[in-house]
Amino acid sequence: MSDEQRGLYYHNPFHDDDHDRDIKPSLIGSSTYTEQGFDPSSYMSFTETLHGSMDYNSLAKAFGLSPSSSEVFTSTESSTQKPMELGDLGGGNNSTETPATPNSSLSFSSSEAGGEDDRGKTKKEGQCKEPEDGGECSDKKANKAKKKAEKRQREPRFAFMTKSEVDHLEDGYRWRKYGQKAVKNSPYPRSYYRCTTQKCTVKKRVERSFQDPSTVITTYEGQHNHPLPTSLRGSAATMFSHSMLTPTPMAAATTFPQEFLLQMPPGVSNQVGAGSMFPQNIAQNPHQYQVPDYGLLQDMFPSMFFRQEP
DNA sequence: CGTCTTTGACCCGCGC
DNA sequence: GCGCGGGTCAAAGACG
Repeated sequence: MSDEQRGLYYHNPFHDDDHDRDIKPSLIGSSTYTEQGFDPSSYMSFTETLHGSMDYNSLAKAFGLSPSSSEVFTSTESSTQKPMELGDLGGGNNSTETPATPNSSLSFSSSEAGGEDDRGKTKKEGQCKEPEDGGECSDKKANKAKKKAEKRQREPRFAFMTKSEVDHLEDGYRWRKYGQKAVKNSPYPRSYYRCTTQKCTVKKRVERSFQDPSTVITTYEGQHNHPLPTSLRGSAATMFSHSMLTPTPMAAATTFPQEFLLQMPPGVSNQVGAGSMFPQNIAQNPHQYQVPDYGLLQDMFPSMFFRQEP
């Protein structure tokens, strides 16, 4: 890891020094976008990208969703669909496990129009710890039906796998851990983080693949509605921007794709939520992507992309 | 003192 | 209806 990169990590207010070692946040095998070739000039600056109008194609391109990168993937899931189990991403399922190639470090896998936010909200209201005034949470029931109707409105979700010894990877934002749960069939717990910025409802879950303990599975949910924290901009954002402009695809991929992901603009999210764009393209035209390791994708995509209900 | 993590309890959805 | 698992809350403690 370069000094520059290390410097970035050291900006993380949460990390202790131990956590700064051995992060390898590179995209797994990502390289070029064979259809058009890698085009650094097509990359927006990091910040622009994060808040801007980049479409999904650009996103895919920027991430080197390339034929040669079968380990880099994304997916859509319908809003009514059951959330994808992270285990499917490589934790508990051989057929979908991302092969951790020696150089591979990261892949991303899922987006979902989801509503666990609503659920949390619902929960808070539903908890009604003190039914004082005999109100017995009077609005509780009334809200229930309403919530039920809203329930399926989920935040877009994006998961990816990172080869790292660090569970909580620095991505430029400030996160507060609000929970940790043991994961069934896994010795590693899952941690829940929320963006600490006010009014930002972005959450992320971090867990380690028990099949490949060196792989961290991070799931982002929602979109940041604010810029990068100032104190971190000069590091994460700038660096990412730099690397994204590098003519070397792999160099571009060696920084923080997750940062990139978690900032997917609303348009992208909508598209993803609608089950359009990239995944469909692949579904309809797999060969267009000239995936050499298509067998792997076949293993992955069906579970990652196409588990949508009609 | 403010911020963050830890952790047990709780709620909810889902499958049986 | 019950139990299980996932997700969240919130009090308590740690830390700088």
